Amino acid sequence: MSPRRSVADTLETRQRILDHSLAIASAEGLEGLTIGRLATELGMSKAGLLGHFGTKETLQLAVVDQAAEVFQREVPGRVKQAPSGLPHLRAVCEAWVSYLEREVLPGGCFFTAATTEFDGRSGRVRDALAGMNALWRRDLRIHVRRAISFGELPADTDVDQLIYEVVGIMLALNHFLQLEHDSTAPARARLALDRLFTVR
Amino acid sequence: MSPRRSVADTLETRQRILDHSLAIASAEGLEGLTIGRLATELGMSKAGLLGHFGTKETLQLAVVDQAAEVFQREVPGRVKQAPSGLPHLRAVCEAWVSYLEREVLPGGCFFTAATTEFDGRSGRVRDALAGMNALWRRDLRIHVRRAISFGELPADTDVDQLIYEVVGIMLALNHFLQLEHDSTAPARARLALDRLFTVR
DNA sequence: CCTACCGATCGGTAGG
DNA sequence: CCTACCGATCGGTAGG
Repeated sequence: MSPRRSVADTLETRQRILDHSLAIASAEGLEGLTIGRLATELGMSKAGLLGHFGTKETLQLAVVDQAAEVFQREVPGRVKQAPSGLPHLRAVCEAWVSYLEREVLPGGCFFTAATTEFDGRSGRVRDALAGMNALWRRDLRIHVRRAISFGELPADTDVDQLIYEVVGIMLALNHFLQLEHDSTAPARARLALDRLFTVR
Repeated sequence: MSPRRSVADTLETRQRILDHSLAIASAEGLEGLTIGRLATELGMSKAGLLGHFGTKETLQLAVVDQAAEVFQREVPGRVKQAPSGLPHLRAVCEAWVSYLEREVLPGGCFFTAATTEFDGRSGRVRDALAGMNALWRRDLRIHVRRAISFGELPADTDVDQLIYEVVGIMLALNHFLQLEHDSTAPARARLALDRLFTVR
């Protein structure tokens, strides 16, 4: 009956909704996430569920944030101890490959799926997704620039070109894992990254 | 009143439906393609429209075929005259980049969008999409093998690795064009392909 | 190809 | 958090 318990319960319910939403959205898309289905699978009413978010769009935005938190924890969060420069860049990419290889989320990378789903639309969800993508590219760019300034990558390295190619390798990894269930894909991703970081 | 005219009209109507379906599906996904919306935009009834296909799944399968025809015409169909081996491989990839650059379909590559949308599901649509992807990779593989046998690529070239990287470059091109409207992306794709086909 | 209709489900609200 | 409900839309069918 204490207010503290109620608040904790509310937050816990909200988290339960978000966790399940993220699982559904990763596998079937952010639009395939319907209030009715979500409520049934969580054993609650649509009204009770919507009370936490107001509208479906607000729920979708919260799911985007939740996905970002998971990615942050599983990829950059795992390599904080890696030495600055090229080792850190390599470690981040390896954590990214491992994240996709371990299939942390059903249906692979939530952001790949959601970005492809929303890139032709407009609105707050699309903008939030574009923002997250920009944020991680910015992170990558920082590591690349440090590697250059440490002399670990050539001084004339085209930073954005390198990032373009890293993104391609990750998109291909997701593609071959999800569509082809190709278990050799992680090794191909690692080989391609290695070529990118050493041959240059 | 002649039966010939009726058959021609029927086929023309069917083609009109498919063309518009492909445009919608490219921009908003194969599931976002709804019978009601399609009928309204084409100025016909849902029943009249469904009469051509029977079910939505059959329509979706026909749209996949239509997309394959467009791709076939716009990419491999444009480079039939290119000399066998590495020149042909390069020409196919250039036609592919150009196809995405010219935005032949609204919303970019239909197959990238549809594949990402359906890769977590099961059924005939998913299977058809996987089949098309496999078919084009097979085509690419043939050109790579020829280039190797002609001595235009190193004898120890890892064919599937090369194709993995080409797919990544194309997926990244679609990503940067659609999400970021990044007009430098085609040049990045060409540079990456060039490195792939010469440095090795 | 049409009108007229079906049950199911959508996102969301009123009121408690 | 619930029940009970709203109008709109979904894929699809009957009958012509």
